[in-house]
Amino acid sequence: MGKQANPPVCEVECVHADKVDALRPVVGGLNGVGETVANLADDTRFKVLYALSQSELCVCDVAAVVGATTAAASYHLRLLYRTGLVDYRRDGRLVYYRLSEDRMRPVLEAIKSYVLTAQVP
Amino acid sequence: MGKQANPPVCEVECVHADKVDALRPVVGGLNGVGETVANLADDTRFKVLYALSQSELCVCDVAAVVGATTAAASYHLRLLYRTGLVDYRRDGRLVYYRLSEDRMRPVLEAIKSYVLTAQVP
DNA sequence: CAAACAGTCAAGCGTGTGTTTGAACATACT
DNA sequence: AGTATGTTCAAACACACGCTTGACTGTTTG
Repeated sequence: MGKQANPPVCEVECVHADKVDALRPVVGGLNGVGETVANLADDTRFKVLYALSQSELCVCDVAAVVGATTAAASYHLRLLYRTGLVDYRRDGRLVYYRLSEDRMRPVLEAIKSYVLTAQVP
Repeated sequence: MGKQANPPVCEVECVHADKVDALRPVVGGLNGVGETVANLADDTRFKVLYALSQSELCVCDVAAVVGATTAAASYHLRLLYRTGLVDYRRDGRLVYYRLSEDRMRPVLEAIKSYVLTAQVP
């Protein structure tokens, strides 16, 4: 029960305790944010999701829009479906996917705006 | 000059040519979005960046806020610096980091809002 | 000068990920 | 029934990532 040899982090809170104390609860509420953002952290998958935010599309269309094979498109669509971001319906041979979480739209738009804003020196 | 055996994707455009043609240029403008979003696609790194969007902090503070070792915090800070999202200044023994791209703020806020909005059934 | 401290660097590890390929499944057409 | 088409699945590969560990820089203090 003595003192530990090497506390892994800076003693409890480090240099500016006030700032740290103020930020810790806010930042602590962000648990899981990485997993959420990871759903968008791939060129193909972001494009797929953005396309679906504009229009309902079948797998074949998605593949054509983002420039991927249907297998690759299907892979990403399944991933997005499992995380609840898209939903689908079957119509004959075709499977139509659509964005299922409207809450995601502002995020997609914010990221799109950021990317399209060229940082010309 | 004959027909190719296996066109990798659905013939040119697939089922709904109108939708595909409308979306392709828009989606095409999103090249590189995955790389951009990947900078935020990790719990620790997003928290670091968000914390810095609220306040200038030294590495030690960052580590304390996000609950990581200083080595891990330093690793993420260096990554963010290399992509131009943060900048730093040295003051004695301490190194202070800050958000360098204000354009990123709306993105951070949109993602934070998304994560904090619980989807209670 | 030497010890203490904030931060960084480099190597190594465990792990996860996007794509391809080829086969399987489901539905529609003849 | 049999073939064609749209979609999905599973295995395999190549690659990248986040963290730890321990040594190293640079700055301050005794």
